Amino acid sequence: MNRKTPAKRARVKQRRLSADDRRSEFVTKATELFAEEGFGGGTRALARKLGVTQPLLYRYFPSKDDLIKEVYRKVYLEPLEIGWEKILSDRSRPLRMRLQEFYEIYTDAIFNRKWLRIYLYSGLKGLDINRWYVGMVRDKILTRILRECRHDAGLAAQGRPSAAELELAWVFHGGIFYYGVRKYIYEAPVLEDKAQMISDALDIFLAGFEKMAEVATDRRRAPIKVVG
Amino acid sequence: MNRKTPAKRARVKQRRLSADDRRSEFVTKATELFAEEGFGGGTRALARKLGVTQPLLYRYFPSKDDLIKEVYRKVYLEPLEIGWEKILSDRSRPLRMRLQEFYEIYTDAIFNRKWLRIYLYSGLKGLDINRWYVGMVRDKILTRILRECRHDAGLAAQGRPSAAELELAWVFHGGIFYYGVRKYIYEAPVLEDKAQMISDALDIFLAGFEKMAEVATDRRRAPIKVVG
DNA sequence: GGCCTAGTTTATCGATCGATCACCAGAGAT
DNA sequence: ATCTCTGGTGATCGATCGATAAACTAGGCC
Repeated sequence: MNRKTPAKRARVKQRRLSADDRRSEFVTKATELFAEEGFGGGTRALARKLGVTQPLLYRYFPSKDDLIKEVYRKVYLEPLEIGWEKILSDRSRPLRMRLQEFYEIYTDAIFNRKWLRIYLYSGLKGLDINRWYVGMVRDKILTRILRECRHDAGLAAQGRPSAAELELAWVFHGGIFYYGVRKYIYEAPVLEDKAQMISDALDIFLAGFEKMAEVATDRRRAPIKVVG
Repeated sequence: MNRKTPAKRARVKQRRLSADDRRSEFVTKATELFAEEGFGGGTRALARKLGVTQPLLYRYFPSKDDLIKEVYRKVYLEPLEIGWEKILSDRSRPLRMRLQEFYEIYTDAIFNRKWLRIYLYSGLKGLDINRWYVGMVRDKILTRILRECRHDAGLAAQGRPSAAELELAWVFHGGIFYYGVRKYIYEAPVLEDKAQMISDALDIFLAGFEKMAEVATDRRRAPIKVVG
């Protein structure tokens, strides 16, 4: 048994790709695999998705961990190409409209099964890249939103938002983010009209912020704390 | 080499526990292990945490999956013993106070590393118990909150909340939930005063809801949609 | 004391994991 | 047609996984 050459199981015909193509194909399919299975997904399952054998992976990546890092880079950096700051800071348009547009675009980029699952898996691993992303959201998005809100409400500008204000923005942002989690991770029924969800959430947030701004103004720059 | 009996590595002295104690010890330590490592955590690592050998696990659980199910049951059901409905529905107290108290108690129960991590891991696995929990939050918490808010705002009661209203409550709830994720999963700096965070989030939510209620009342029971 | 039961360990199996090696084969250059 | 470079395969290693069977032992009972 087990003769030398003949009767090798019907090989589908070896198709060759350029090194670059093969490499990026590995990353793409690895993203899909790890999104579903977590980073415990096997290298053999990955190779099967490409229609190649498992050792081929190690022609392109020194180890599985290096492949994973590449997946991180692609997933985290890919949706960041858009000019967010410009949308949020363009004061020639009403704040309400800017926020609506920003969150529609932002959620278009990250609300999909692949992105959200990779993001949560990497968050659970507690990696630096996740901390970096959270810091990016805080500095590039929430801080900017708060600055625009304060300007819109006639409040004085401030270097950095207070911790309480920032927390407020986080709760708002997290609420929208959680919509994606419910839809694509939990696969729970959600309000299908995403733009409507964003619009409603903005109504709540802006109405609440304005009210707090009034109180703060009345009190001549008292802290925004509103005790219940 | 490898003689028969002698020189067996210093056994710490076999300590025997009752079946019940050992079993619950397995579940407790498994919860800790799986919270950190995910459900891919090994049975040998688990045994090491108990100071026993790995096959002992199979005296108490037919398979690792059965142990995992037990962990689910414990984690999901344990924090549900409290009388939530009563707190939310006791109309002799101001709504604001009820909501504040409820969310303080609720987050006391689930805002810890163990619970949140197990919850997210199980959510990523897409298990039925996760769907059940999400449905429970919707029916037992959010629906009730909305009912009380409508009553408080002088709006007519309705059998079930509209999809848009429910979404609103979800965004609010998810925002608070995400505070726990940021703190205990991402380990990001957050506003340390949790009660303050809840209070601020409630200010925003209630102010927004009231404003929408006014609009809805003005329009004589028009849909709550408020277009921006 | 001796015994018996039940909690625990030792040894081990088969599957699967990431990783390495030698070798094969397709396509452009000569 | 042959050479050569390189994308790709087959075989396999050691570690680790969940799980099983048999042997051992602690501790209550007579």
